[in-house]
Amino acid sequence: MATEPRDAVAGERGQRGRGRRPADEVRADVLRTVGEVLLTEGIADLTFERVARLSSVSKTTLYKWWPSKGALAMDGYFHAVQERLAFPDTGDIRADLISQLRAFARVMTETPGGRVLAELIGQAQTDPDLSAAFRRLYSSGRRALAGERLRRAQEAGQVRAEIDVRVLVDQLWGAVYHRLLIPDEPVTDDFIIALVTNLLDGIGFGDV
Amino acid sequence: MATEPRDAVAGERGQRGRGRRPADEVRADVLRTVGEVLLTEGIADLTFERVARLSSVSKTTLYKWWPSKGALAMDGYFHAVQERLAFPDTGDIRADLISQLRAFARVMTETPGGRVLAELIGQAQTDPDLSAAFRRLYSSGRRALAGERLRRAQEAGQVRAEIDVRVLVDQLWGAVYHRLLIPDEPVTDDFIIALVTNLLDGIGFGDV
Amino acid sequence: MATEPRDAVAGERGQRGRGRRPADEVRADVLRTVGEVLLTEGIADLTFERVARLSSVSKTTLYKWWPSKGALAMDGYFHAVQERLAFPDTGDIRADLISQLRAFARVMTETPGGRVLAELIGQAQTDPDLSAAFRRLYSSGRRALAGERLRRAQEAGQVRAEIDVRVLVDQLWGAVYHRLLIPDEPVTDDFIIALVTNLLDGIGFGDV
Amino acid sequence: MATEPRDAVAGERGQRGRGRRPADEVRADVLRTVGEVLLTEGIADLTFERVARLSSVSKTTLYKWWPSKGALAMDGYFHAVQERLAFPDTGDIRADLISQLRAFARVMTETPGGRVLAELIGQAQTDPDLSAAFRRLYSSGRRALAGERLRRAQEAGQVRAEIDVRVLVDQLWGAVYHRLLIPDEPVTDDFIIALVTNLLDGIGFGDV
DNA sequence: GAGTAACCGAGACGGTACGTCTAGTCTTAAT
DNA sequence: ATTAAGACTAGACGTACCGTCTCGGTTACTC
Repeated sequence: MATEPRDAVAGERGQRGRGRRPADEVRADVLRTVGEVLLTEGIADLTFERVARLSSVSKTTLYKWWPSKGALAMDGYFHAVQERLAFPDTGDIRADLISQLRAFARVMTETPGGRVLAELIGQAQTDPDLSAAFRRLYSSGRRALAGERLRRAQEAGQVRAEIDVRVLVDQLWGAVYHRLLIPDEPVTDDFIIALVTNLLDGIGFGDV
Repeated sequence: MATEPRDAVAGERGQRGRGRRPADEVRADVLRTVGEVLLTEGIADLTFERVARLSSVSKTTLYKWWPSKGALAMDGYFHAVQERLAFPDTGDIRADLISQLRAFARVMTETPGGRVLAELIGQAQTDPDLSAAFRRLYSSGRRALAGERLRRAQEAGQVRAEIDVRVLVDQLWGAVYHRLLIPDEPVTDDFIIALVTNLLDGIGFGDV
Repeated sequence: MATEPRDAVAGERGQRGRGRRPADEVRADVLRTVGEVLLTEGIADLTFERVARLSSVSKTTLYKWWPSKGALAMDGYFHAVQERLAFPDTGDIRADLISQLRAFARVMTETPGGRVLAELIGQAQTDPDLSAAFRRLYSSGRRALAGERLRRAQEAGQVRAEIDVRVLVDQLWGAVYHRLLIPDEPVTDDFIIALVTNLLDGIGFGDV
Repeated sequence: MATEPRDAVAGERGQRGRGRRPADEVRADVLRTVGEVLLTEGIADLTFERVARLSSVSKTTLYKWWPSKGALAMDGYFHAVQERLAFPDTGDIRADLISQLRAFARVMTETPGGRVLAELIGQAQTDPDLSAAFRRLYSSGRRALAGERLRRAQEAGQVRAEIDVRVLVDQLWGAVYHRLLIPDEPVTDDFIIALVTNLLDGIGFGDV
């Protein structure tokens, strides 16, 4: 039985007419295009106009679903990367931190996604909507994951009880972000190891 | 015979005609305007067009002296704030670090200049020229200052010799930047103190 | 049990749901809206989108019944004005012409309907459908009415037999339209009287 | 000596760069394009967007010089047609009127310019700026010319002294416009002749 | 009276044009 | 001669409307 005769006739991406298309199809086209533009050219070249042209979706539709360029970028980015930086728990907090920070650093410095993430953070400085979306969809979740692992280390007696583990997140991952966003110094493996060692062992003499 | 009625009427800040103006005068007008726009509206509203209009300087001149929006913003920003975050050296590295970080945090969170600095870092993510200028004119200098103070602490026996002090900059100031640029958590005084304490004393038990 | 809260609350002009509505009701709603828009804002602000919104009728339905904006405007206009410019026949062709032209001029210059009629003629210059509809529903009928009255005058010996009365329509009402559509000169009462006098008596000396 | 090396290299209408072009050159390009669009497609298809595309002139420039579509159309039309409908004066007013009306009718019905003029009048019904421009640049001048010829006829004793010659313009040319704008009846040569005859000789019996 | 087909509302969709803004280049007029 | 003024192209912005089409519901017929 001839189901969907029109699409069969239309050929690949042929004239679908002007009427309504299923929302899911449109959404998929858009996110694919956004992801491609972000990874190959960066957020500066991401415009509603270009996305509309490349994805054959009208500007009206884009503006209806994504209120700002930031929203579009966020959605397209996370649709494209789906990165799953697992948080290991072998029981050894020192090893686990180094392992996770290494993986994070590698993603940020060796994949196009890393640059895009930096650009998203950059745009968020002048786009409150993007800033909120970034925290909601990404950073707060990752911060929570790290916090949980550190709290388990606290319970296991590897980190002192009075320590506020939230601060550690800033002194480990935050330090990496610092070198990524203001690249005066490179992100090396020695740097990663030093981050963990400095914090766990302290940099003073213990009796200062 | 009234041959030049316009100039007669123009008077103060009137039509200066099209001829050459002293470079210093032009430069001062521009930087003042840039500073005002940055502090009152942010970097997103800073455009060559607006600066030309507000400062009565032609776009030609702007493009001649400042190759990009980032360059213009950097120049205008440092002309406006002239911030001099002195680096104290009382001999007590713990007290000095807390004192300096507190001052830094206060400037960043309580003055309009703080927001502009964050926006500059943001724009630098998609503007290599701005990124380079920022490091050259600001961050590398400040990083060096911090490094020197820490190295003196090392020589004074307050920080262990094998520590790479450059990493400490990222774990202290970098951690603050992290909370400023990705504001999941606030920059409080407890946070500042914890940063220093965690690093100097370590978060483990010393024998782990 | 409140099974149909919506309809109960909805009351007058409330959400009627999506089902079928009687065609007459829909048609009446549309024509009322079109008339209002035409008389208060003019044909330039008459759009399918607006009519659909204001009359709570879907665009689908509008396009089904009225193929073009012109058709919609024509229908709505004649539904709104229902003007009946009677054509008097007192036996005195001079008086009857002046009387009818006066009434026509008054309607055209002193009522909002006059402006709308001019705008309809204007739009018809670039809309063949509207042009045809206008002639079919309005102008040809009025032209015929005027022609009949003039023919009766001819039979009564008040207008010479060899005269083509259709031309007179253009020299009387057409002259008024001329001043309405290209308003270099105003439509005054003297103008109306002169129109009739010039034609009936001639402007020459009879022996030229 | 190689003058204009760039244009020579650029080839025909090649990349001129983005900078300023001489205003006259731009203006000529625009008016030529507008004239072509008007004469081949009509005023409905005349858009700023299309003119910008076809003439390689930016929309910014178009909007700067021509505040509305009507202004653009008027300017382009009169630049294209340059029609010079001379007003003959042989001393015989009857012959001169027929001659001029014939020429006018021929232009209006047999050239594309005629349709464009009708469309301009049509658009003017909803565009006050266009309406004013049309009267200023076209209709008032032509009305004045006709009025002068008729006044000379009056002085020559061919038209009675008490006649307001301005009304005659509406009863002659206005009648033609009527048949053009509301085409219930065609504009034939018999029609033209009847217009003049009816007015000069009157349609009554002289003693009515 | 239940089932069904016709129909309507709501509104998403691809296009096109709108009028404005900025970037960056280039010409011209004034000093 | 040099520079300021600003006209120019290119193209993105966000909005409105067009005419088409999908979908979910309701009404009014049919059996």
